[in-house]
Amino acid sequence: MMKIDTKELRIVFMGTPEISAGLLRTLFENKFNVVAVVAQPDKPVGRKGILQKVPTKVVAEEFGVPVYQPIKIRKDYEFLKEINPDLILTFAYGQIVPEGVLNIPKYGCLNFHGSLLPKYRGAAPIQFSLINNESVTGVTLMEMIKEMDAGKMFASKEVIIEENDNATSLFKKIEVASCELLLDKIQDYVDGKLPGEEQDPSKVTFCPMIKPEEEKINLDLSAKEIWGWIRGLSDEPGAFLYLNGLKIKIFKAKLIDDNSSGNIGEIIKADKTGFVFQTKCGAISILELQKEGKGRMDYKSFLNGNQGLLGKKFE
RNA sequence: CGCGGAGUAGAGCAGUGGUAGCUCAUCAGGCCCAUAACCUGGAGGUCGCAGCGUUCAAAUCCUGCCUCCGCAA
Repeated sequence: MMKIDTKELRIVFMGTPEISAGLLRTLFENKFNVVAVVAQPDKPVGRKGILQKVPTKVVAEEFGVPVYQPIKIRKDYEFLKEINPDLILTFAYGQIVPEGVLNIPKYGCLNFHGSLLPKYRGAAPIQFSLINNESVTGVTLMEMIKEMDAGKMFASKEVIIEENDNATSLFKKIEVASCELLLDKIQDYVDGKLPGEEQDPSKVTFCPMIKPEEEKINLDLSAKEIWGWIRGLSDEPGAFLYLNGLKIKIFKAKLIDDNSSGNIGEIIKADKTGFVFQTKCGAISILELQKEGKGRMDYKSFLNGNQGLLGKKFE
């Protein structure tokens, strides 16, 4: 079998958000022959609803590669046949890729998934690894098949989750890991050196998309579980509680993992040594937060401008 | 014209017509075995920008603009 250099292959990249744009940039900078980029349509962003280019589009334009943004790839993928790619790479594209696309490229379709499969199949693996207080996660290079995130695994790379990681920092780590995984393994894949491993069905877990109502912290959970949610939703979109009827987003917190219990949600400390509220089991020390209409600030600043909170309750 | 909140000292806030204040941080000094404690003193603001708007008098009222934030999409 003749050896093929991956850099000669016609590659189509499918992906949308920031993390995906990082991988795309790595492809360009390492002289891969990316012939087209497929991304979600541009969406109105922010209060003013200004249409903003998706991150992968920005990178693609920087390198002069055409961008396709079908509203429904399920029905609209004829253009891919004309492009005639040898290989399709996807990372957080945002739509289910139809079978018709999977059969187009000679070397198949590979997906980067932000977890160590078979754990955390689905939409928000990075957030959920934090929400569930995992200590290790990673990125998996896998074959795309009809069923979502269910294909053979060719390679993966571990990422250690540290105590002070949140979604933003973990996304960054996964992005770096996925770039390394790409450079380390893609040639082996093309050479047929990676046999691929089927996912063990008994170990499969799923993570759904995070719904807006889940951004409200559930006070029935333990301090540790709440801490997971705070980290998993920080910095965007932010987990929140209500205090005096106002929404308070909590961006950064510390876990006080003792067995204390008391009135759930009650503020048990509010001075310069800490801003702590009680949960069902254990307590949470808030470090950075934001009140409706105000900017994000550290707890000392917040308490400075909001006094007499001791004994009040989060809801 | 989607709805709403906010811009005052480095930070967080109060002040709705009459001398710009409070808390924290900071600086100097003091006390103490010691301190994230306490006491004394100091520095630091053309009150988001503009209208040379209204007024004897504007942070405060009026008009326009800019920026930030919550919601909705």
